[in-house]
Amino acid sequence: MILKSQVEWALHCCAILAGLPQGRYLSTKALAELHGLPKEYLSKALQSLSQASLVETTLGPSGGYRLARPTSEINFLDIVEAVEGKSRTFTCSNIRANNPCRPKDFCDSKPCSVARVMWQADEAWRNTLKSVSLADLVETLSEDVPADIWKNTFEWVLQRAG
Amino acid sequence: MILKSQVEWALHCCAILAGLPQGRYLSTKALAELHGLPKEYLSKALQSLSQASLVETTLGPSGGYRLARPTSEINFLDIVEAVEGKSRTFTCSNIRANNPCRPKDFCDSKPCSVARVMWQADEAWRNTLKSVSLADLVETLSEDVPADIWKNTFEWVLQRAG
DNA sequence: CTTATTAAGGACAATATATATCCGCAAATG
DNA sequence: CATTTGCGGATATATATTGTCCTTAATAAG
Ligand code: FES
Ligand code: FES
Repeated sequence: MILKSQVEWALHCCAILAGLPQGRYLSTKALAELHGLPKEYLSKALQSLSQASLVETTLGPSGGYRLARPTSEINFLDIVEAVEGKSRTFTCSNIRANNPCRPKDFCDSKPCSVARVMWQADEAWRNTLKSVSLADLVETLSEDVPADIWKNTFEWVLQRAG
Repeated sequence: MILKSQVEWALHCCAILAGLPQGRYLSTKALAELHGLPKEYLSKALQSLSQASLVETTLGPSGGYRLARPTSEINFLDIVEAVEGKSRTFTCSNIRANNPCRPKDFCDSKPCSVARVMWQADEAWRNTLKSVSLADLVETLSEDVPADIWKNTFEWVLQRAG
């Protein structure tokens, strides 16, 4: 089990969009070039963000993407779920029902104990992701990334932002 | 991203092995029949458990598997990792290094902030799985599964246990 | 108005992973 | 010896991921 590489892409793109001045857009082309990613395929990830209403788009030259909400109101889980889907990482195929000792018409009242534990772990994962907002990420990044690289990057971005 | 179905299989098989009397073995054939699973493929999952030293095996007629440790000393994470591997669910391909504004010889001192959050969530998932032992599972199961089915199942199992 | 640029999305191909089967080997049992 | 078992390798199939290509409609700039 492994998350799609698009998750890393989407999170980094959102981090860049989070640093964009109010009202400006950034295109797939710029985001792909900045991160060294295949433009067409990155586009699919951005479309997922769009469908999840995390970003807004506009067409034409100087078009592209911007965040649809303040950075404090978008969290990691929003982005991960937009790309990975919202289904749980553990799926129970109800193999307990194959037990030959069970009456054939027996109907379980609860989900299986095994599945409940797995889903509890899934919830812990989700809760952690939910607890970190894009605003938190930008703050951490601006501490971690050397000031000159950070500055140069956003100059580079602003030159290309519509 | 989705866990292999073998995870569900392995957990249920361990739950059965946990109910086995001291020193008895149960074969792949019996475990496959009990859960309605393809014997050959289930065998791969059990081999994973064996390689992780969670179970002991013996060959020949009346051979099969038994737990290698007391049920209180085997947890969900042990079993899940045996089947899924121990690598993290999020892999960072270091796309930040592709930023054209970075000096080419620049070397990051820390893992990326994005990855750190994802790994933190991964840890939360693992910690939850680690906190539930096979002993806990058996206790919950024996409460959830109707007493007669539970009893019949272990009669069925004991008839086949070597 | 015309042209260039953009997001959106459908079709498709390549690759990787998960699922499944089959076979031969060596150990254990009786 | 004959049978049963776990183990590992080889292989096949199905599904998911990754990636490309193309068309369409909207938008901005000249
Ligand atoms: S039957 Fe699916 S987890 Fe128990
Ligand atoms: S570079 Fe991999 S998560 Fe940031």
